[in-house]
Amino acid sequence: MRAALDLFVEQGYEATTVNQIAERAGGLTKTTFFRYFPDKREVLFAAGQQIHARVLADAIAAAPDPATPLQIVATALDALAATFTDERREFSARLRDVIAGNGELRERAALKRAALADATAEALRKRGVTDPSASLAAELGVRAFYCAYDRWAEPTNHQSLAEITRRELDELRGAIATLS
Amino acid sequence: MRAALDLFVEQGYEATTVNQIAERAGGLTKTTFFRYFPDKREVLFAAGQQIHARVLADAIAAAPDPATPLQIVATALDALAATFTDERREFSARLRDVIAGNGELRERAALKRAALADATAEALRKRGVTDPSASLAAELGVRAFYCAYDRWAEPTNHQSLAEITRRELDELRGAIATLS
DNA sequence: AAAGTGATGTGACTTGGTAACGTCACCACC
DNA sequence: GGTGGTGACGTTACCAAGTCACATCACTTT
Repeated sequence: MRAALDLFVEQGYEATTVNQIAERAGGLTKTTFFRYFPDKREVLFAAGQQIHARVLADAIAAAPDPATPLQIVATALDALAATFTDERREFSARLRDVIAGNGELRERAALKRAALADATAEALRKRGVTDPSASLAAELGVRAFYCAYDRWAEPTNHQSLAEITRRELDELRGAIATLS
Repeated sequence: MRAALDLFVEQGYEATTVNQIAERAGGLTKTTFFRYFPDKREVLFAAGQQIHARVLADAIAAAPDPATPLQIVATALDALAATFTDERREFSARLRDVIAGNGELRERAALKRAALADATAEALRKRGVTDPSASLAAELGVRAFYCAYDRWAEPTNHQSLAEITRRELDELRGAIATLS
């Protein structure tokens, strides 16, 4: 994944061939690449996304018992944000820029985001939150996290991802009241 | 698009080649197909999605003036749902099944859904709704519409899409109160 | 020593997708 | 009634993503 990201930054995503990625990742070949990643886009997502879903699901399962859906989601987001240490900031920024610069990658990102929201909603349902509320709370949480992630990756920003996420979720909570 | 959908139903999406689609659509060739659609997936989406965004945006711009964001979204969804006449039901069901049966197509659908929500939020912003609320109201509306669309496509269902959408949006509105 | 196992390479193949160039019909205008 | 433009389409060739069958090589197990 590091080899791929480096090449994408240097030459762009489309201009980089799978053979080049495999070659830079220790003199390997296309075939080996596809043994580890189902397609070219996935090399940028495989590292994180299933793990993120597990972190959220575990935290939701372990959240204290008498809590509103948004409180559960807030503690889960805390756990997820804590896995993004400050050393990963610059890496995350490059990843975000590469994804933003290519349609195929944005498409994959949209799918991953939806999958993360689905997994979160499922974890909430397992805790007894009924379905319109579960999906909604999950969607709000994932939205807050992605907004926070974008701002965290900005080099001018020097707060922790957990802080930004909490603030973002609070802002969404406030916006809910203005809707109807 | 009709030729493509028929073939996808008959043989599956992956087993159908672009040349076959072009051939069935009046003895054409691959080249001509790609003059009309940027890629193979898009043949199932190009017909609707930009039009839906325009319908929503126009309806939002024309909504009565003193209204809450969710009221504006509700009238826009009415306008959108009205474009789905009952004759399109069976067609929509087949389309939905084909999309649900293939990963690439689900991915594209996720992108289209996000794009529709973005366009809706943008239209709300043009009406002066500020940003966390605009994105949120748009997301809620699009979610309600997609849920309604799925239920409307079921052959056992005999209500209009507009009715189902209104009910779905009301349900979401109610779920909001249970979140925090 | 034989047999199995896992990671990798090789070569051939299909198909999505792009580009350059050619053809044909139609339409307008002198 | 030529002349030239325009738009839709085909042909050919090409590249890269992705798949598959088969081979290799190291390392381990028995």
